[in-house]
Amino acid sequence: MKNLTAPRGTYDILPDDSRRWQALEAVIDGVCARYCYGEIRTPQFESTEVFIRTIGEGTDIVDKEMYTFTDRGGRSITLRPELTAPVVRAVLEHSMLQSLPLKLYYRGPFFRYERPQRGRFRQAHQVGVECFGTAAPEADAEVIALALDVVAGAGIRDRHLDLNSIGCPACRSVYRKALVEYFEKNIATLSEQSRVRLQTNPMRILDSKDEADQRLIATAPRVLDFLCAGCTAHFDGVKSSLRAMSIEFSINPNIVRGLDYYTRTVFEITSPALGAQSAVAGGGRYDGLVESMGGPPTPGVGFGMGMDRLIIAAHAAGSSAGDERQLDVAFVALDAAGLAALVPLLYATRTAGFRADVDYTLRKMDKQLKGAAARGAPLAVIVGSDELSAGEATIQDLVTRERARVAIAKVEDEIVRRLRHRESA
RNA sequence: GUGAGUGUAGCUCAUCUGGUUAGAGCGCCGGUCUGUGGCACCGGAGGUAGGGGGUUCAACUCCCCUCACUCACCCCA
Repeated sequence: MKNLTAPRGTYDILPDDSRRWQALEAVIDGVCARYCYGEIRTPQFESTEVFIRTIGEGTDIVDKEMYTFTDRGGRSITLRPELTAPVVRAVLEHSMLQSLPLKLYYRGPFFRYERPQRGRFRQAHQVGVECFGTAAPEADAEVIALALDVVAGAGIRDRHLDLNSIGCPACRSVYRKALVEYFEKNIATLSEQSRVRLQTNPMRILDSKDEADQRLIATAPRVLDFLCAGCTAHFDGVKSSLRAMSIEFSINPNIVRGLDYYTRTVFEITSPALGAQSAVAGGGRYDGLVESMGGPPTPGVGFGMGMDRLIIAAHAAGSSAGDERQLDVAFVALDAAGLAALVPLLYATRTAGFRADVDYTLRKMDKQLKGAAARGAPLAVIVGSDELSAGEATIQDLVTRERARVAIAKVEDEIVRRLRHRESA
């Protein structure tokens, strides 16, 4: 029998790494709490319909990247390939649009059948926020500020914010027509791939990496020149809000979101630490989404951020998040009787809120002390036959190496006293 | 999905153009030190060389298939 391995594009997060994840999760929860976004958790699979209706047929996600299967009841089920659509589904299902604005955040895994590479997995993790019920440009800016706070909190300093507006359906259709006209006139120099895009989704030609395409794009019509008065005012509002918070950004008329439901503001946060998959977060406004899912016309802004990419970029930046000491007190037993005597002390220390452990293998004391020091424990409590016969334990300060004998009954108090003293120091 | 590269111990890597029992450092375990740590020295465990097939007297080394990872494209978080 072959060895079993994690499926392609998935990976295990082992304790050393999960500490980093826990630290990141704490940052996310903290930032979202400060911006007053409430957490929503939705199932990891949904009716396939949820994604087809919102993400749109003709997008890569729907056409070839979804994990879809028929369950035993004959229903078509899909492992969620992104989280915005499920959140909207839940919002409508529970009539959450009664009091607006509605500010939600989520984090968790999503699934796409893609060819894996650095920063791209078949099961990945995303954190995102959605703010429903306001078209105010200040809300767009709030969402962007929140995203940047999470990125900063993760320990990533080297990042860029690219901003654009792709207008509303009205002005975008005028623009799209001009763009198609322009590319058709130059179709001879267009790359093969972009000719296909011209048919399916012409705006995506704008982020083509082909050199010839790039030259063509440089002189192509720009969305920003086609925005209607309302969209222009909104975009100005977003920019001035960002400036009011001293948030630096660059206008990039070529960023286009992949999903159908975006309107007006679109943005991207990138980190050079990620190679080709440089986008850490992407988002924007989607004023037509809720309606497209059968809800009342409701504006919304939000973003999705790749937690896996955040972890990679933070690691590359040398962030030490999650590397804190893992042990407060190491209990050291030298024989079976000592081990038995330590049980109540171990339990009491843990109950008092400290991290405490004992080495059940009863290795030689020097090995146990070495292990304790390696785990960062400042204190050790040692019980062997000497101590036991005297009804005492040895408490050793692993930093100063100072030792003291204490009556077993007083060990707990002594430990707590010393650790509290360290904490306040 | 397309193109290219890589795959030897838990980790990082050696093994020259195919040639005896595949090595090192780190880590792990033990000992020097029947009970005091981050050092030093000594010893040990751990490999069907990703997996399968083929060529050959002989394969870690060459060929094919397969799996996985990496890089780029595509796409996106």
